[in-house]
Amino acid sequence: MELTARKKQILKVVTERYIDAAEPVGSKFIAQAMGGNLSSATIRNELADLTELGYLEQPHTSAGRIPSPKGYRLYVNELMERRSVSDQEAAAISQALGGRMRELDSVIAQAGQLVSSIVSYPAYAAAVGKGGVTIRRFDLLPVDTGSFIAVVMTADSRVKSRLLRTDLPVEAEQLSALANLLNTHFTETGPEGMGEKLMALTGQLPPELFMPLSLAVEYAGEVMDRSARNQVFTTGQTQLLLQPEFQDPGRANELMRLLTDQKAELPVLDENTPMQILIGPENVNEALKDASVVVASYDIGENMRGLIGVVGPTRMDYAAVAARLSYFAESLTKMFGKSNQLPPKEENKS
Amino acid sequence: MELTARKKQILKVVTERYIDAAEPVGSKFIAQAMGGNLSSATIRNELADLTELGYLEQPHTSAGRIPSPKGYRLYVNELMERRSVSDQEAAAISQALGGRMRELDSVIAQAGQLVSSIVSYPAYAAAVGKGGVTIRRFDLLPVDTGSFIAVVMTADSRVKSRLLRTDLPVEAEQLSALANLLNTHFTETGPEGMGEKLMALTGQLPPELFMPLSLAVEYAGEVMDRSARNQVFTTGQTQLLLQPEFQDPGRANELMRLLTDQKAELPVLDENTPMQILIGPENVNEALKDASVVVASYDIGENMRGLIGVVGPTRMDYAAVAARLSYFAESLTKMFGKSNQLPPKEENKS
DNA sequence: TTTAGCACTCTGTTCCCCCGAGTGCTAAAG
DNA sequence: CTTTAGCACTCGGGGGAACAGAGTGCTAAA
Repeated sequence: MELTARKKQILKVVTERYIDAAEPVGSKFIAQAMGGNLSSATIRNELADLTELGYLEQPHTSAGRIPSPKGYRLYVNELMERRSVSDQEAAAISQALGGRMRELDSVIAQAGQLVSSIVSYPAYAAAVGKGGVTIRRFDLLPVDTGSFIAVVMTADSRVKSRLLRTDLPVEAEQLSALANLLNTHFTETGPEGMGEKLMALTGQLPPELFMPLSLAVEYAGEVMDRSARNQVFTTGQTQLLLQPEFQDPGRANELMRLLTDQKAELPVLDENTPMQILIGPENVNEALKDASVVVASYDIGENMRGLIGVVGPTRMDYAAVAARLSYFAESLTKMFGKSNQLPPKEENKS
Repeated sequence: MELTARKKQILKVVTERYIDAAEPVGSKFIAQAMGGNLSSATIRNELADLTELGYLEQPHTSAGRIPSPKGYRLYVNELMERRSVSDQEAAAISQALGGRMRELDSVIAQAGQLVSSIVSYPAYAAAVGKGGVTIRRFDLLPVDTGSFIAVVMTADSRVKSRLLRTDLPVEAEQLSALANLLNTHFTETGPEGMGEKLMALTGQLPPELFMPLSLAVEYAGEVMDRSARNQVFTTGQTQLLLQPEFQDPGRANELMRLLTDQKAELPVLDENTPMQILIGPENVNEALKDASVVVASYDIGENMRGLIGVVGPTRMDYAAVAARLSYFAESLTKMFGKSNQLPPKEENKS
């Protein structure tokens, strides 16, 4: 059986109507929507074919049709009109991005919030490094005799710091010596390398120096670890509860759990793919089996990518979401490309 | 009409049974629970009185009784047996707190998570300063000619840092001079004071120094601002959806919104109150009018308090939650009291 | 003051019926 | 071969009616 142009046209009507009204679509409506040149009986024949081909489903014998995941897939791949964002939307997005956003983590989190508010579905955002992160530079600042501040800068130019406490007093000069040591031996290497180096130094240093050193190294490890398993921010979870398909608390709960407790399980985009749409069972994660995800990526500097995704019912408005999301991702890429360019890698100065 | 001991006893039975079973309690059950010495008819008379007095409510004419907010209040104030945590629970809490928790913000967030998992309700956590926060110390670390790292330490010993970029190149010596300037003129003052100082310096400094200075000051202002309007962490929101009273998506949604988007609206504890229970309409916030909140505070160093609260249905198990929460708060106070003591205030060294 | 007895009220459930929407099929028309 | 009109059929949802069960309130007696 062939998938004629007319069948596709019908599939398109069904899908869009269903996205809009959230209830099964009948032959009569379709006939009308297609110009009234065909009778509903003809449509019914076509519908039967489309159902047999697996593009449509029937909730029960005598209801209208709704798209199956396969149907949505075809819709998304071929039928959907690639919409572009309206001028107002574009303006709104640009304006929102125009605000001062400096800190990388907060840029990411805010991007998620923005997207969620724009598309009215929950959104998630993360940054993924293209490789493991290393520390580019250490600084140790004396506070008082029992404590000092460790400042580490990662290869991707995030800066993190923490107040560390030692049992034994340490002099300011000793700290700067330690910082030197750290910068010469503990940069540009992963956590394992650091561990080895630290081992090698055990016993070679007096204990009042070894302790702050190991504290600093431990902290560095934590920082690397935290940015390696990419932190995911989610927002707008409540939007889900407003969707008719998630009125059933059981179903809603599962997804809510994913969005709050198991953020790390949310789908990540393959490298080099600008945007991906995952429909229902195409999702690996069990909780997403009857939801859909649209996820896009943007570039942050040279070797990092930002990830931004939207979670909604399979019935979500793919055209609108995809358009907004990709516009958004492009804007972010542009933004990182110029004004907020990350500084080039450079030699360490102690 | 008097509130006899027997009436109170009945109120207690009703409340506890309702907390447990989530359905109206009938006279027969009560008669039995009270030893079987009284007939259900007698109980019914008492119930009628209690209802008239406003301690009980009837969902409909021929259902059992449930406690009114007033009834809960009496229960909490007088009837509830102050439970203490079991040894296992105490051990579990201690163990969880024993883990490495260093960074103040993450201690707070983790405390929230822990409480939520212990009581099976959503929880929130925050730290409130007893006054405005000031900056205790600045450090400026050179990165390359176009950028430097600003590290600020607040009076309450939180350390924050950020990479800042300048248009004009700045030398390392200039940076340390600037740091000196900052440490002498911009510490121990609020954002307004800083603004004035900065104004006063406008024009007195060459532009290549003024820009980094104002960037650092701006950043400091941001840090102060962020810790002033106390950040609230919430966790366990999904637990709500499991409660029978929040099966109605409308009601659930309102609360979810509060817990995710309007965290700042969550009730704060009066100073010097160790713990407070807010029942239903006692809450100011509209969304909490038929929910209850138990909130406790603990000490963090000299002039900060931590806040930790639990949100649940009015039917929540006050005895259990209160016991665990207060044990938890005490443990935290102890923890901050000894091992993790904040360093004393001290002179700035540049 | 307590209790037994009883009529009453209200909810939730089940069953039934019917309506309407929509289908699938057949047979005729184009 | 395609389209269409016609028609019987299916199924879910809505609207009672009937009913069981839980629980009450009241009365009158112990």
